[in-house]
Amino acid sequence: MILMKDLRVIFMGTPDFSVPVLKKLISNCNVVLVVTQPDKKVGRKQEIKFSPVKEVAIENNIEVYQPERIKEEYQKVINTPCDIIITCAYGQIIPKEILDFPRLGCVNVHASLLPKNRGGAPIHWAIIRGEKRTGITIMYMAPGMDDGDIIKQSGIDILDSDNVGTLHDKLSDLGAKLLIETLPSIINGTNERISQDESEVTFSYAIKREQERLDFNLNGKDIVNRIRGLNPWPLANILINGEEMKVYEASFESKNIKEIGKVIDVKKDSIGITCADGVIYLRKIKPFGKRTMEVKDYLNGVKLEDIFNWNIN
RNA sequence: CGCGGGAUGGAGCAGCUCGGUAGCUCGUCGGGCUCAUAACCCGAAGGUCGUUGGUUCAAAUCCAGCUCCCGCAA
Repeated sequence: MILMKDLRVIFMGTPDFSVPVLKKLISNCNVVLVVTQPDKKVGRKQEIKFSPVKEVAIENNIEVYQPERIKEEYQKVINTPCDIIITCAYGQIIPKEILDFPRLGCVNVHASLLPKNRGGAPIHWAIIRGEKRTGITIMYMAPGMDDGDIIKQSGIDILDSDNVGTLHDKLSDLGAKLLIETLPSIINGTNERISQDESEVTFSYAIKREQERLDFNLNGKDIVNRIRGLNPWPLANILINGEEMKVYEASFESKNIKEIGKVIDVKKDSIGITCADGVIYLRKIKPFGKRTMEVKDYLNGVKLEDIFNWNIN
């Protein structure tokens, strides 16, 4: 058995969520290689942007590998001696050749209590679906989508005040902490290994563009959850007179309503739109071509009658 | 050169087409009313109109360049 600090780790991850996990690994183990998604051209100027994980790797002088398709370009990985591969939100399906490579296996940090919310957007969907609890799963990787055996789990409550941003940060830190706590048992082989209950499986695939448009035919509670579950990224939106408006925050009041998807109430700091079982009050928005602003501020610059004449979606 | 929106007191906007005293809704400060107020009334402060240059008697407004912010597409 080897000490944790001597453990040779290949880390595979990409976004901000993976960063705390990588940082913990760097300070506790010997990270020999970081695999992350290729640099992307981003924005209006086609600027090259490194993944957050790559930034951290560079700061720590760790070699970075960025294959376009890991499914075919896995040779580099299996030619790098290591004891274990840790993955966390890497962004590509990892081929069997890699899964079979490390002595201690491939271990994934997933942002849900599996078998719930398998897939790429578990935090978003946990909130959108109004789930009350979620967490982190440390698991062995298998060829399927997040269907490997569970090593360790840790749950947290989803608060009404949570959105994707706050929950993301909590889970990201929890994931890093739980992984480091679990690692010793994986090294010495005393960890648990529990197969997933297939009857309990739910999926949380990446958010599609059309799923960002708010549907006022839904119940108010679901609409508010949808807004929370898309904030701060990629953000819910509605179409106002043909122009897209992002919605950051809204609240709901149960009421009897006649017609759905109409502005029926404008208060000092909110705009009320009817939905299936009441009124959704928009509180923080980003009008087309403008900055993000409180509805209170938005109302200072528009005519009331124009709001009531909104043609929505 | 991918497409488009924007920059005007602390905030959100109008004014620009047809150059000629800087406007609206708020906020702030002071005063008043009120049992009280986030409500109402009166008053005040606060802007070289993103930047550089050009046209003009005169530019927020017209012309050219530049900077920054934002959405889409990637």
